[in-house]
Amino acid sequence: MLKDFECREESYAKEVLRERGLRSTSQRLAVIHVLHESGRSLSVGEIHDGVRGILGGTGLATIYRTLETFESLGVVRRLHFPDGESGYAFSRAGNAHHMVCLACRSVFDFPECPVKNFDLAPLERTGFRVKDHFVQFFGKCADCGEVAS
Amino acid sequence: MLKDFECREESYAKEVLRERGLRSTSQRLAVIHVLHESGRSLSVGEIHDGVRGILGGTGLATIYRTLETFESLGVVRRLHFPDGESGYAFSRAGNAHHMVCLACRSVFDFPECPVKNFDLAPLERTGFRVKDHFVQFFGKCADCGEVAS
DNA sequence: GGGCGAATTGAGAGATTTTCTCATTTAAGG
DNA sequence: CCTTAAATGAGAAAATCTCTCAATTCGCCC
Repeated sequence: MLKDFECREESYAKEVLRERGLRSTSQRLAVIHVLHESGRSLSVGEIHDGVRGILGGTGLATIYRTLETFESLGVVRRLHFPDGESGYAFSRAGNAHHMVCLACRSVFDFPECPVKNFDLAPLERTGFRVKDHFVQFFGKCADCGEVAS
Repeated sequence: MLKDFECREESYAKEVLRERGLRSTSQRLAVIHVLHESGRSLSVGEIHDGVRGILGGTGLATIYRTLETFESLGVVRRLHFPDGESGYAFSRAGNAHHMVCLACRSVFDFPECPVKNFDLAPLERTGFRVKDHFVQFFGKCADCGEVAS
């Protein structure tokens, strides 16, 4: 059904789903397809529209459920913008952090982690135990940077 | 009206408001009071309840407007949790980053920035220009850490 | 390839969250 | 005080997210 669109990212998603005993439905693969193809951070509405463009009448609830599932699997990540909006982006395991263009919302992964070499000891002196962190860079991508400041 | 509650944080907020030509209303100061007093990240509803506890019938729209204003001033910061929830916390200028306890949502500021010494050059080789970043640590605070894992 | 059982979906109602409007109130400077 | 523009309150409206349950579909087994 979605064979024409099958790409590495979808295979990867399938793989992850299978490992967890979850089904590879056409809706789930379409979400991955839409996200990866855009290369951007997309809103729930944009993802819904994209999926409907491929499959026809897909329920909005399915989009929410799918994003939740994939986020818990680390295949999709939710990003937050300074203006309060949020969006979802495809994300390979290991690329936990992202740069997002404030103009076009393109997303670039990167494997290096700024926190890795950061000394947490002073922060933990209060008794706080750091278990996880969230890092996101904002800026302008090459295309958007040329146009205007 | 709010004189009994006046504290350093409210003076600071007043100061910032005055600098920008904005008014120090009792609602705005009450929001700061509630946020700072709790020491936690609070939802919009919690802030609304807290403010009404002090002032009486305060409109919800005012809470939203106030949070937006203060966030743009850097006095309040919006935090995002792994479960998709979000909340607002008081934040002095300069303390751009925060540790939040996943159990009680206490917030601890810290001035050191993990990104400061991070080499962005490899990331910018693509032409992307980093303009800002968002960093948030998750974990367990001293109190919550003792209770359970 | 067909059948079975459980996971997943669709549709729309319902709940929740956020925004908007405009008459009224209030802060702050003169 | 008085004036004036900024800010608020109330509630309607819009947007966003969740829920329910019958119908569908995937993955497995034969």
